[in-house]
Amino acid sequence: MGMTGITIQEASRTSGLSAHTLRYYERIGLVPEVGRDAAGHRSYTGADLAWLEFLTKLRRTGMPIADMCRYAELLRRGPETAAERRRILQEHRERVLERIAQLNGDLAVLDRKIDMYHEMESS
Amino acid sequence: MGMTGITIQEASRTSGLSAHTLRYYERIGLVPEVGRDAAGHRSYTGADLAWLEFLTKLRRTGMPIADMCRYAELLRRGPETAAERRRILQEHRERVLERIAQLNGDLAVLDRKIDMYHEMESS
DNA sequence: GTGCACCTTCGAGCGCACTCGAAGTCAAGC
DNA sequence: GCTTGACTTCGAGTGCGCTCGAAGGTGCAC
Repeated sequence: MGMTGITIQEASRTSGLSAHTLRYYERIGLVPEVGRDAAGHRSYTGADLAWLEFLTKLRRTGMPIADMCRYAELLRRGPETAAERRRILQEHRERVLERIAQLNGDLAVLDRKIDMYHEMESS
Repeated sequence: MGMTGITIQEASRTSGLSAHTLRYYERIGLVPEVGRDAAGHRSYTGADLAWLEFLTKLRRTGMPIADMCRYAELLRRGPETAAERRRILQEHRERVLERIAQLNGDLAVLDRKIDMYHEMESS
């Protein structure tokens, strides 16, 4: 089983994060130390990529880096932190729901404003 | 008709923006020059507050300050800029829709992850 | 008339999340 | 054996959107 892994450039393309950002995430402890090849270059595994994908979803939904670091650290500490990890995700979920509701509300205002412009133009 | 207006502190409470932010918005041209009372203090009218409310909706939906400034400037230029203003809002609307769709997608992943934790805990 | 609260301008500072660049290492190709 | 190019570490720089603080003015209460 050659778990060879891919280079940082390929991981960048796959994850949508820049190579700079991938190294940054690693040094702040957001991503566990990535394996290295013979030359000392980073070698990203499928598990690394899956974790990065999950992280980008958390980021996109507005979770601060600090909170993601906390989650990552709990994960490293092992299964006894599962309950707290779940709590973090649930609280975040609530914030995302609120965010979506707010966006829908603001979207409605935007739509009304746009309609107003259409009426103005047709009169 | 006493269009007396309210102080910056009251406008801050009403709009949810800090007094510092209100002055900042004014100096970058996001808010047209607010009227002054006898003492030279800002006096916010209903129109000012309505504009601030609209601005906060644009901000909350992720419109960059620079774009809002552009919109504000078009508004100052008069009715012949209405079509372009509508275009700006429509393009923004599209981005908001995408954003909502993405959030819903990410929320689904979050939900699955949370379910996973529940299953872990109940086994 | 003096304390006080609240306002004013102005420019500097901050927090977040990257983003970049310098300087060096290493392996492959010619 | 030398160039090329992608990688490495490290610390400093950037952009955005505020946020703050210093220094001073104004008007009212006592």
